[in-house]
Amino acid sequence: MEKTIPGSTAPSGTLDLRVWVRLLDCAKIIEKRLRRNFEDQFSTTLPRFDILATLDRAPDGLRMGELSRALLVSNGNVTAIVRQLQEQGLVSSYTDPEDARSAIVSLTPNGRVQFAALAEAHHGWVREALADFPEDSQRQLLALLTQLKTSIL
Amino acid sequence: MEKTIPGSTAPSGTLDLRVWVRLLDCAKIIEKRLRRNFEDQFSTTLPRFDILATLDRAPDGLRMGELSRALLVSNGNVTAIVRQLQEQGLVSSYTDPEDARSAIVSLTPNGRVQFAALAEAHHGWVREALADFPEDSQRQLLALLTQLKTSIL
DNA sequence: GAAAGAAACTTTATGCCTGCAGGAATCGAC
DNA sequence: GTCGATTCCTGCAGGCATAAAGTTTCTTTC
Repeated sequence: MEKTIPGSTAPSGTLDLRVWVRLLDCAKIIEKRLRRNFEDQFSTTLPRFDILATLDRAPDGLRMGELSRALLVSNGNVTAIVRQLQEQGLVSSYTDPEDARSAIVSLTPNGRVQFAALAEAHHGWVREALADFPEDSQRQLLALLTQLKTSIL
Repeated sequence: MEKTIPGSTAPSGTLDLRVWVRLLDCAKIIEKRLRRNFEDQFSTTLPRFDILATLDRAPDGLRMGELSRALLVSNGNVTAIVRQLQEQGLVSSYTDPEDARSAIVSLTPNGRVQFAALAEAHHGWVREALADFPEDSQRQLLALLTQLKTSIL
């Protein structure tokens, strides 16, 4: 399986494997940094922020299923995190009047205020992480990642 | 603030945030697929595979600390996973003769055999995931990700 | 309108991951 | 030597993730 072409400069591995490993490495490095910042500076976590961010874009609230699909996580997972945010008074939920199976979750006014601070800090950390990565490269990378995302559907 | 809901076409957001969100999305999608394949077809997990893969590249074995640094995970985490692999007879460990604080972990012959099968399947899954993403784009993406990784170090 | 089926959500079991506390071994400065 | 600091690893609590099973609530079919 590992044919290494004698004259090639290939460091190791096939192209697709190397792409995947690098992709995962970059994501992990940045994610780890963000997680630590959230913990150190706000005593919260990235998953909680993700939920707040998703709700912030939905003025009328979202059902649990919409949340879990948007965040690419399982249903049961959202249940637990939303409950914590509820206990902190950042989100509220009520039964969907049109379908009693669903609960509709939305940010509380206080949650919206708290989230604004988190979002600003978050953006700063991301900007900082990518500060040494040229804007032009960012544009190319974004285009390629967008292409990749649709190709892996 | 602005992340893009996976399903939506929302263009909003600053460049750096959009790069980060797409990067994370792609990584999560592929990672989730790999995890499920490992579970379904081999009853194992991606972290265990990662450790085996790292050890496979180190004929003389590695210390726990080297493993955790290579994998970007914490020390205590490696301890637990290595113990499981040990119970399955895939890896063995012995005290470093030159430094009794360290344990040196290496693949057993059986571990090497098992890993070969896992690696082949893993490569197949990655190839399949990237099948619709053109080779030329892969090359560009790899170059950009390599540049990104060094810029965020 | 009642039973069968599907859908939305929660619960449970299991596993990874981090940070931190703690024990054992090593290293360094006397 | 020996005391103190550092290094390497393990143990543990807490949080996030999944899959699978269980509840409640529609929806469909007759």
